[in-house]
Amino acid sequence: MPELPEVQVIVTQLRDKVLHKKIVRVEILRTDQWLQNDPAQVVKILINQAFVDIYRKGKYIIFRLEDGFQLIVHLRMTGKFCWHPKPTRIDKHTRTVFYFTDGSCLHYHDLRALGMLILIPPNEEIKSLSQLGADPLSPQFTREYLWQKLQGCKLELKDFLLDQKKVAGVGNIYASEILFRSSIHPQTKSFSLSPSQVDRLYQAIPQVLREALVHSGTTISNYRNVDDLEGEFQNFLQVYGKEGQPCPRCGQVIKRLKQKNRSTFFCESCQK
DNA sequence: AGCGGAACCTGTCGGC
DNA sequence: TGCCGACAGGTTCCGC
Repeated sequence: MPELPEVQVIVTQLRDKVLHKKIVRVEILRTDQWLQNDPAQVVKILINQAFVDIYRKGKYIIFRLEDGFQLIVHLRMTGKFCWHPKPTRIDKHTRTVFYFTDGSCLHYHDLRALGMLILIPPNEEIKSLSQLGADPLSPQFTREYLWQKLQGCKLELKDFLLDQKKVAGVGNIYASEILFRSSIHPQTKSFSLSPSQVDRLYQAIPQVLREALVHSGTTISNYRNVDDLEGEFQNFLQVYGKEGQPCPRCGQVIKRLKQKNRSTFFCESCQK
């Protein structure tokens, strides 16, 4: 479900809603998404603590606790957080609820249950987080960095963009949008980009993500923010989900292809 | 080392 | 109406 802009929206709201509020109760309704063996241990660690920092790395959300423990959450396809000022009925797909001393609560909701929650001790990291590439909205993401990652990479460019070890935070929707904006064919081999293509790609990645962020992310079906509101960027998509419709730039029909079993949308005449 | 494809889950939609 | 396959914003695992 959520890619970098959506996760950023969620993190910003979570900071506003739950930062520094003491947790009084945790209700785990479905245990298998917690990677710990023992959910009772999870509850024991969380109770009587507050989140002292909440931030994002790629699509991961990290909640830092007072004692240094970290709650790492990945929403995968359908995970979402929903905040309520008062206790609210538990939905069929509500997986875990955090209750705070001010009477508010935070529901972790996940229809497909592919999301992941893990509590890790102070100063530990998980492998997938430590392997993450540069965040495109951070100063680490330079043209030189991107060029280095593209060198020697045999992946088709669409698959390069989805590889979180290369660039952290791009997902299937924004990959198509970024390639369209860059005017590059999705099946171009990463290592073979010309200098001007690298320039265009380097510009397009943060531009597309920032614009999506300004419009509160993209809601195709499931995505909602912490207040259960939809994003608006679906109204500004140029190619994603537009198979058979005219290209906004040249009018040719938008095509769809499968790469690594996932759909890519593009314009054959604009993207060479 | 790195690749493609299946697996993980649940729901929706379109075709027959 | 019912069944079946395809597909969904993501990552990880497995076998080559």
